[in-house]
Parts: sequence; C-alpha cells; structure tokens
Amino acid sequence: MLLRVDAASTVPLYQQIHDQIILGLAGGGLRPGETLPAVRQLADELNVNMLTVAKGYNLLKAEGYLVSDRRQGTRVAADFQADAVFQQELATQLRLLIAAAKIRGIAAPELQQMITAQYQAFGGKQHA
Amino acid sequence: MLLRVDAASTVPLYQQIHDQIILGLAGGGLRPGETLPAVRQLADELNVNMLTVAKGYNLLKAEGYLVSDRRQGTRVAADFQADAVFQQELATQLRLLIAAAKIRGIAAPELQQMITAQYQAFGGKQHA
DNA sequence: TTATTTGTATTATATCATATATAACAAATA
DNA sequence: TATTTGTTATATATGATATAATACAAATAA
Repeated sequence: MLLRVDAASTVPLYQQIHDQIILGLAGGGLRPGETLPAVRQLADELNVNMLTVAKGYNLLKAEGYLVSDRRQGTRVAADFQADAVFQQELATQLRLLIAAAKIRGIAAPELQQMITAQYQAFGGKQHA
Repeated sequence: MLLRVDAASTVPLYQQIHDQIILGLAGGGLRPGETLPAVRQLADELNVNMLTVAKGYNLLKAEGYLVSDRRQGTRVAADFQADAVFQQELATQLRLLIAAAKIRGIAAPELQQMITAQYQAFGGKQHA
C-alpha cells in the first residue's frame, strides 16, 4: 500500500499517516494480520521523522486498528468492532458535517447517496 | 442562542465557537440576518479572550456564514450555497468517516439512518 | 460635540502541539 | 555477534493557540 504525505498541509503529518491507513483498511489495500512497514523504513520513504510515523501508528493502536510487538513489528489487528466510544465519536463528527450540509441546502437523500457511492468505491467484501 | 466552551477539550476554543454556531444555524436557533453577540460581550460570557471569539467569527465569515460591518456588528448572512470548495471538503471528510465506520462493521444503511435521524433532530423548515 | 459601541489591528507574551535530531534500550532473529 | 523491531529519553525549533493591553476607524446615541 502506497502512502504519501503533504508537508504543506495544515493536517499534521502523523494524522495524514493515520487517515491514509484507515482509508487503506476500508479499501482493502491493507488486510487483517498484514505487516506494516517498520517505522524507520516508512519514515525514510516519506521523508519524515521516525517518531512522526510512530505517533501515527500509536494512534491507530490506541483505536484498536493495529498491534505491535518486538518480534514481528506492527501488524493490522485481527478484527475491530464498533465500541461505544467509537459510536459516540462517529455521531458527534457526523452531526457537524450534516449541520454544515443542511444549511447549505443539501438534503438528506443527497448525503445518503454520497454514502452509497463511497461504500461502493471502497468495495463490498474486504476486511474483517 | 446559548454557547458553551470547554477549556479542557483538545478542540481549540475558536473552533468550538465556530462549530456551535454551525449547529445553531442548522437547528434554527440562529436565523439569516440575525445579529450575533459582540465579540467583547461573547468573550465575557464565555470567559475567553476577545480575539478568540473574533477568530471564530472570522472563520465563519471566510466560509460565508457570517458578515460584519462596523454599524450593526456581526450578522448571519442572508443565504449561503454549497459551492465547489464546500462540496470537496464535505466529500473528503465524509470519506474518512465512512472508511472508519465500514471497517468497524457499520453498513451503509445504518449510517444512512443516522443521517435521517440527525436531519429530523435539526428540524425540517428553518434557515435559508 | 462628546461618549459609546462596533469590528479590527498592533504588540507582546506564554503555552502547547507538532516535528525533528540524536542516542540508547530490550527483545527477538539471522 | 550483528541486525532489526518497537520503544524511550533528551534536546531543540517552529507554529498554532490563547491571553493581555492598547489603540484605531466608523457609526451611533447622548
């Protein structure tokens, strides 16, 4: 899976790494059990510091997407469910997006169709 | 419309002000043409600095939600459409949310129902 | 006129997040 | 033994965030 970062973006580098791995998991470019690049290797590829990659990995580990040990490096977790914390986060972030869309005249069906399209773009069968 | 901020949150104060005004617009607690509190007054109510409120207002003005002049203070704009910049932002942010939901086993219909519920929670008729 | 209120601008300061650089450590492997 | 893994530690630099204290221009109200 190919990762890229934009140093000029206002989005922190570790957050960009985090987000792209989430997108990779949804799209099937990363699968449960698969090993990710070592922090030093990915840092070298992206021209960022080792600790920046580690910060992105650690965030994903705290969320349950990745696991690490000193034998096999960092791997995708076997499975991850939607716990209460995630449900709450999702609802909060979705509410703000919906509010902005609604006041700009975007109705519910239009937003729902965007969801349908995005789900199909990710593909239907991959991942845990 | 009542605003509150949480100084302990990781979300910047000016961003909290920004987000709550968006939610207020969607819910009808704020209407087109309505005057907002003066920066000094709101700063006093929230116990934050005047410039922090101004930063939140300025962000909303840059997005087209508010307008200011030195006569009548800061008011809600008459109308605001969904331009290309907004559409792009919406799609990007929605994609990340959908990716996270999908890999946690949340299917499209569940997400779409959340949208239906949130739209109804905001109410159907208000605002431009 | 004078005083007040509005958003805005300026200058200074403090703190935290972000990011880097460098080095070292423990655990496992080749 | 040497290498690779994630991890930890220390130090440093920069930008974002937030505050403080003034001041200004424009409009309004007394």
